[in-house]
Amino acid sequence: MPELPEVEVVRQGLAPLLAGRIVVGFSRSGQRLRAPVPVALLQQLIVGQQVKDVDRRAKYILIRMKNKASLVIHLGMSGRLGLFPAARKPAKHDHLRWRLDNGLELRFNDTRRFGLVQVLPPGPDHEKEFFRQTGPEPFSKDFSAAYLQKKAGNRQQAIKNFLMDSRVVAGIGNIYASEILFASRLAPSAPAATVSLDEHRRLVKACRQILKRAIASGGTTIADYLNAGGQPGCFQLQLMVYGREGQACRQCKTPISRIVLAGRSTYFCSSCQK
DNA sequence: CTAACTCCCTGATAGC
DNA sequence: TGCTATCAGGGAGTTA
Repeated sequence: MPELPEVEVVRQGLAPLLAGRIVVGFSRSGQRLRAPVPVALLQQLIVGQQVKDVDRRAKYILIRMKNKASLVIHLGMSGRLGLFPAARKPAKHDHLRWRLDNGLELRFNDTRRFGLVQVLPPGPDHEKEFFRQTGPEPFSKDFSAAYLQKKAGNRQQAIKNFLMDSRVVAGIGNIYASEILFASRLAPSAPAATVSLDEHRRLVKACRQILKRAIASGGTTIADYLNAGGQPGCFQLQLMVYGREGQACRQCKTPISRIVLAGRSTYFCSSCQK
């Protein structure tokens, strides 16, 4: 599923196509997503409004309208957003469709329905409240080695799960957590509290480097992910450990290990990562 | 409080 | 071929 890089690539694709457009109507499949679709708010605050710009926070896409309301979309595990001619027959699992003033339709397709669509009414407090628990963006100044070490405190949780905690830092999921730890030369199971300040420095640097490279490669496509134009990403070709159990480490040839941490597959090189 | 487990859902794949 | 079990990029709620 989409982690920060994939969501950012979708945002970059949608922004120029949506900015300035007016939403003239909306239809739905009737299926619920992670939460019920807020139909009344969509009708009241999104339909009839012009799109100002498209932003991203954590793994959420924010479509900001000129009336100061925002359409918030989370892609879950299998969500896709794309623009299609309104006359084209909807595909299977197209759950929401917003018709635009240029004959196109923004469509949200989500096989597994772990996605989320919410409307934030005008006013800064709603967005603030929505992201109250969300940690800093990896590219922000607030995300630093000192911050990480303070946040880790006495936590015995594995550093990999710590990195995937959206309250610690936004946007890192299961693929990039393994990749970031490989780039940081840190074992994924190390308790967060045992990570030194210098190792936190490596983590911050690796987070930014890996996420930046993944965005530049259009994201990682394992099974479902496609960008707003329906194209897959190609960062999967550069993965060092994720999904490579038993294959030779690209640095030292040691077979890549797979363990399960908090129910998630975790990949690492037992020789390069200590 | 912390951290792991369970569940939401569909579909691909492996094994029998 | 067809059945069943397992697994998948997220995250909220529950449990110990």
